[in-house]
Amino acid sequence: MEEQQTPPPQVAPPFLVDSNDLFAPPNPPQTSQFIQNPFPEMDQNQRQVLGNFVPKIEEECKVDSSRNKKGNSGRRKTQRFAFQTRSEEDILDDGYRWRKYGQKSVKNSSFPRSYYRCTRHTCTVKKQVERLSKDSSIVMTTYEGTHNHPSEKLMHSLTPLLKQIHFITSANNLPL
DNA sequence: CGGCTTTGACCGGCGC
DNA sequence: GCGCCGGTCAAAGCCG
Repeated sequence: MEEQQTPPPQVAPPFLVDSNDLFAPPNPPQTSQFIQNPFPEMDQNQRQVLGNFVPKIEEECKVDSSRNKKGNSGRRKTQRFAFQTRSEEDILDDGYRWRKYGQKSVKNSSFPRSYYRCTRHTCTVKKQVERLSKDSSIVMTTYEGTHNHPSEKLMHSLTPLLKQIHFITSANNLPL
């Protein structure tokens, strides 16, 4: 049972967002406005997949005491933001690999909520996926925490480019 | 066989 | 204190 504190930010993950920058003040709470797309790179690549992007904040930072089984010093603040997408698929391909660790039916919702964790052992990011009962075509995704590693998919797609850059730079350094 | 999902049990917070 | 509820665990099963 590894007890990990929130790691300090090392590599800026592509999806790192500050909820305070993203969303308008919650006034009224349920209709706070979305300011910025948390997935800018999705605009080009995945807009067709996602359909209409319907982002909406649910809450900002939250004191997380969920995994505080013993003692009372395990409280930590986590970044948390939610957005909605109009999609047939429950699981959005955001470039990271997720492992499902639970599913619960929640009150006032006719669809179950799924719980996912990032598969990287060093990464503690979690997300919840839930389909809205009032509009089943909309999927609410809630991210908690920030990735401390780049997206595998992004790195995979960048590998040829990086190789090419490496080749060019090494060629430029060749003595004449 | 490793990685992932499923699913019931379990746990802690919170309101009454 | 008790019960409800949301979040997590972990064993079993599935699948490529």
